[in-house]
Amino acid sequence: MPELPEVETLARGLQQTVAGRRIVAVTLGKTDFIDDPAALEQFLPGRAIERVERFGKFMLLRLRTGVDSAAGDSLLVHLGMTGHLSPHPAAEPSSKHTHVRFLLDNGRELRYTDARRFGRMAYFAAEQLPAELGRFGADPLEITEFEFFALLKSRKSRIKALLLDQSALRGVGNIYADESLWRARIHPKRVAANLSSQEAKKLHKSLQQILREAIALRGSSISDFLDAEGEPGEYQRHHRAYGREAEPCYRCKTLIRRAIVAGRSSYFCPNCQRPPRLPRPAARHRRRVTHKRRAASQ
DNA sequence: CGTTGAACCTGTTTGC
DNA sequence: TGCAAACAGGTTCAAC
Repeated sequence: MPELPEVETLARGLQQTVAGRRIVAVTLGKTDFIDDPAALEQFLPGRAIERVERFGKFMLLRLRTGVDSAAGDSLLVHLGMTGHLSPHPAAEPSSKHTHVRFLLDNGRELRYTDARRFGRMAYFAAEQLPAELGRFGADPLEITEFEFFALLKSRKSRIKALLLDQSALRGVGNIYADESLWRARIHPKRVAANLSSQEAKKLHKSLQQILREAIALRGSSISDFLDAEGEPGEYQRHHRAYGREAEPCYRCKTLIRRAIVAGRSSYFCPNCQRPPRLPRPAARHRRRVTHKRRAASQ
């Protein structure tokens, strides 16, 4: 569910609804996705949520200090594939897979729900936070064209793998990687370092445009993403590649194809997005029968 | 360095 | 209808 636009949408919503509220009590269910469950119970009650930010695909709940305790302690929340975080009336029955409940001082409860528990929750003291955040790459909305080109040049991985690599760029996931590549007309299997400066420039622009457009429409709701008010996003209506296997390309009518790239389903137009010349080094055991090179087929 | 596949866990959709 | 397989917005790790 959650990539940069969805997390941004949720962070903005929570900033409006829970920022300034004090956490009265913490109730935990299953905790295998929490770094240190006891720390939540120990340090959160009594603290107020100063503000809610997005960092890559993480939500960062900045905690206000009590009296003289260190400022800047934070709760890091990653939604994984199926995570949800939203306020509910405290009296409302919890839905299935609700694993964390933060009772607030206004009669509401901020609840974390996650069927698959691929998400992550962790309390970080201010001193430890920079090291944790430092593991991630540039924010795709802030990276400059020049930095982006340099990043591509430094990697010999496929462009799709690079876009998904959170240590290179933080926040891009499967949907927006495919949408950006489609808009920039770049095949997901292209080697990043082989993109021309013009292609890199186009991809940089496409990526930022798409993320901004998606944020403006409050993200993509494929099956279940809901913002802090329980509303679905609208950007799924604008998808041009993701999830459109066998449907006509919006530019050229060629049928969109699906292939596994970087271990993920990847959707692209085989006509608009030309494959790399030598898709893969030929397998060693294959007979070298290619006196004439055949056109790459994918 | 990079890639692939499996694992983590549950739910939903698809195919026979 | 029933059951199994495939698939899902993510991340991590072993093996190659």
